[in-house]
Amino acid sequence: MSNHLDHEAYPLDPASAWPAADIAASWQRELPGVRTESIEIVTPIWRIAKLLADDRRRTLAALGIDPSTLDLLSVLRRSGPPYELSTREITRRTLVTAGAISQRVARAEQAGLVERSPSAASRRAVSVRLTEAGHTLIERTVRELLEHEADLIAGLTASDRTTLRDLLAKTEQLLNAPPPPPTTLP
Amino acid sequence: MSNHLDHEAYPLDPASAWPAADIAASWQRELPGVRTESIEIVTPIWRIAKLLADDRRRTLAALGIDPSTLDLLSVLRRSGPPYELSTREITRRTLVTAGAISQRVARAEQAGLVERSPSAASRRAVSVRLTEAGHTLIERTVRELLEHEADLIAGLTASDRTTLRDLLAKTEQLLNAPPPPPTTLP
DNA sequence: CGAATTACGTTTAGAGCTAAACGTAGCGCG
DNA sequence: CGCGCTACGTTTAGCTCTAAACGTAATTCG
Repeated sequence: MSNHLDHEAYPLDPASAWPAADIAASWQRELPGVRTESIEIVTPIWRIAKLLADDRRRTLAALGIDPSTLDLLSVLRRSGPPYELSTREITRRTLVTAGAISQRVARAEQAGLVERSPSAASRRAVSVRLTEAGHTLIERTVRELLEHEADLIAGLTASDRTTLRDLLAKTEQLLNAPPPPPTTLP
Repeated sequence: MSNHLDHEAYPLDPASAWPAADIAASWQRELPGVRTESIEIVTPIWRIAKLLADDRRRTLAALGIDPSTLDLLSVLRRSGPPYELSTREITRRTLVTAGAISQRVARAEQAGLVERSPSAASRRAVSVRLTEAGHTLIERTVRELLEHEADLIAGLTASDRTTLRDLLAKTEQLLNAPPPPPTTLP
């Protein structure tokens, strides 16, 4: 049934088999005295981000759209009528560079999901607007995606979710703040 | 000093200016009744992951090493003497594919930081070992990196950190578990 | 033993991103 | 006015990743 001898002593599972706590312990062993407290925050954040990204990619593949296109259409859709924003506006509301947005818009335009036109406000700005096809697609997928992701985290209790939400918000704010001077004050 | 008219009504800051709560509210407005509770978990996780990744890239650039190389050398270093693992072992302890590890090892070997040799145990396996240069480099950088990242999250209270650590561990476990059947039970 | 299966590592093609260079447009100020 | 600065969007080169194909080695089983 399976090739036992090719397996070693630890489980086959991916990184989950090495809890962040073990990594911190390893560094304590190898570099005694080093401050390892960040590991148990940073490592799970990255792992969870990857798990969520992978899951979303799979889910969206089944729905016929890729994550970067969804990201673009979503920003436009949830901005409300007339479902139109400038490239720069989109960049600001997204986690990628202006160049990446330019490419995303070009792809989505190719696929007939958005239209580009010179902005009314300023001649250097470009307005990106959802087409009918784009509107239909995002409508069909976002609802399903949100339901799916709500199920994903349904294993957390309501109180866990609230606490986690607040701590994540606090952490995000902290990291966005100007670099805190840890030892600059006398 | 600054070109006021080029600025619009909202702050210049990146995504942080659109709290996840606002995004959830937008979807509630646009798609009434949809379950948006995942947004305030998923969105900050991705933002924080990106903030941490960007910060790490900057920090490591100053130390003369890139994140993917650090990742490789770290796994080897914290495995303890003789600082040697098979490619497959490294893949298991990392978040990337075997192909990516193969490329990382090739790059690090080029730079003289690791050595590849046929494994003693099995002729198809390949053993990757830290060189002196690799050992020196990782020793010099990890300590500094961990101190820096500990400072980064120092704005959280000890109790916040503990709570966050536990909730992240729980969430990671949850997402790694086999897909929970939300509505399969009658 | 011999065939099929499984594991390991590498290679390749292709995707998507970033950083930087670029061209153009609008504005401020001497 | 006209110079310089800043903003906007696009393009390009280069990087690193993934997914898939591949070649080889070890193992299982008829």
